Amino acid sequence: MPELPEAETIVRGLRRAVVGRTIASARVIRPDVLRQPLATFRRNVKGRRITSVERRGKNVVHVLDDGSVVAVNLGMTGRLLPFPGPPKGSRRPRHAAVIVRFQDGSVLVFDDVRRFGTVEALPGDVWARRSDGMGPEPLDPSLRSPRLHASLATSRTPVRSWLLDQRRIAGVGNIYAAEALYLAGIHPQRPANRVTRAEARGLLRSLRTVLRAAIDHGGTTIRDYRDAEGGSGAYARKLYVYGCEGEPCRRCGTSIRRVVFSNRSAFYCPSCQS
DNA sequence: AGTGTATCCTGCAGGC
DNA sequence: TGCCTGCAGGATACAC
Repeated sequence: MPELPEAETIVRGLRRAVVGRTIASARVIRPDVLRQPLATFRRNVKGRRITSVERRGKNVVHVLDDGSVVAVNLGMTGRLLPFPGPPKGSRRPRHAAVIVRFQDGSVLVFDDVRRFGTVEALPGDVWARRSDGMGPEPLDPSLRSPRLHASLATSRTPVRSWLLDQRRIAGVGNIYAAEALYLAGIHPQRPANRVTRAEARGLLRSLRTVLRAAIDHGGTTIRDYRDAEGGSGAYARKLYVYGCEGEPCRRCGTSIRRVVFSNRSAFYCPSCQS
């Protein structure tokens, strides 16, 4: 999916398009993306005005005028595409799952080829509890490395798996986990509790460097990701290890390796990362 | 309790 | 051309 930088890019693009608009109706073409009954979703959104769009981890959160939210998790292939009017012909998204029509005639489409994404309309307090169950935001300055180190110390799971667990830290996915671990010199299969205090500091710094740079470039497009304007992210060219199996490490020239665990590929430099 | 695996779904690239 | 396999940015139910 869209990881944190892609979700952030989407949120920034969406704000211009949807904040201040009032929802006239919602058409649900693929009810399986809803994590709640269809009737509940429609009742919760109808007639509500969007007051802001925020990001929490990889989630895009539309805040409505009654304090409730529409939370969208983009899964692997989800997109949020605004249109000035009903999209016609070749502009029509091919895998529209939910179509929201606003009172001014503009439209927001949640499009998702694989339908791993989810959409739900929730009372504010329910969302707040959900958010409380997620780990800290890596870019939040109030997160300091001693806290990260203490949290890593509670688990023997491979540090790449640890980073992907949204309950431990929010917004990190497979690409940026690979990139940050490379910059920090930590092997993706190292048990989390064997990351030293100094390495935890480096890892947090690396995460922030990578995530900020990716946001600056509008995210990473491998194949599916598109921003709210339908554009692709330019960060793909900057990747050090993700998807780079067999290519020379930029630091030492050693061939980048791929290893599969937890059903996901991990990419690393065998000499720079231990 | 904590961890790894299988699964949801579709599309695409590469091998033969 | 076409069929087959493997792979994909995520999250979670389940078995150990």
